[in-house]
Amino acid sequence: MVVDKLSETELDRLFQAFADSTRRDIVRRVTVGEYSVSGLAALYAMSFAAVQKHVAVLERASLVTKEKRGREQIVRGNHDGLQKARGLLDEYEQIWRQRAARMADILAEG
Amino acid sequence: MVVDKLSETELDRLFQAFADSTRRDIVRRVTVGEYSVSGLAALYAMSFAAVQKHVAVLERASLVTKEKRGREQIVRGNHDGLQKARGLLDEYEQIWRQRAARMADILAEG
DNA sequence: CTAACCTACAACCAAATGGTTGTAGATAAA
DNA sequence: TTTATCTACAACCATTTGGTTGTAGGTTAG
Repeated sequence: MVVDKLSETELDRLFQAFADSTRRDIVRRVTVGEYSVSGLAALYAMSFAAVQKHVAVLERASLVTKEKRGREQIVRGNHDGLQKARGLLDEYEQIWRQRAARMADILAEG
Repeated sequence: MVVDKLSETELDRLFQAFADSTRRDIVRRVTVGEYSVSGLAALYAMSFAAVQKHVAVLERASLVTKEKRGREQIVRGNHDGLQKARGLLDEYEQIWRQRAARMADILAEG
């Protein structure tokens, strides 16, 4: 299974998107249910425009998608971004496991 | 197995730390080998102080530790931070799986 | 001892971030 | 048609971020 290499700026955007608790909450919500942008905005103690910006950040990071429905814009979770982020952290975990294996080898030899 | 709940600001710091390619590179390097701060600084086209700041960001996020050895400060990878970040993304993955399961149920009923 | 090296930290700067208000265009409801 | 709602986007502001240079203190090497 080949996973396409992610550009560094793509990873920057992904983790940057996760680095805010409001955005993490939005991701959780829109994965479970359907929300318009104003539906989301009603949940937080900040302006509509602020929430709109958060959604834009998430969209650029492939963590959500928007779909126009009437006068509303429906925000939905996008598995792509999450998978990519998990992919990177899995690579790092692999490096740790290899390191652990090497240390075990050294102990076995010694 | 109980995993202690992470504070939101702790998560902010973690993902913020990952949101920079130089810092991601540092994490990889110090997981595999041993580097002093100046040893790391030699690798990048930026000043010593800039790298020092990156290391500080990683340290605050529990992604690396520093240990004084003589006049050097040895930077090592810290599995803690990585595990916590992976823990969060795993939670999000769970939410996706539950969603998929619900959708399958709905299809089965209908 | 002196010189070189490694680190820490302050001060500064430009750009990005996270928030605000205000304006304007579509769409839906009365 | 008029009015209300939803969205987009610009302009602005304060704070943070990612970089710089410079200074100072501790440790090693000659």
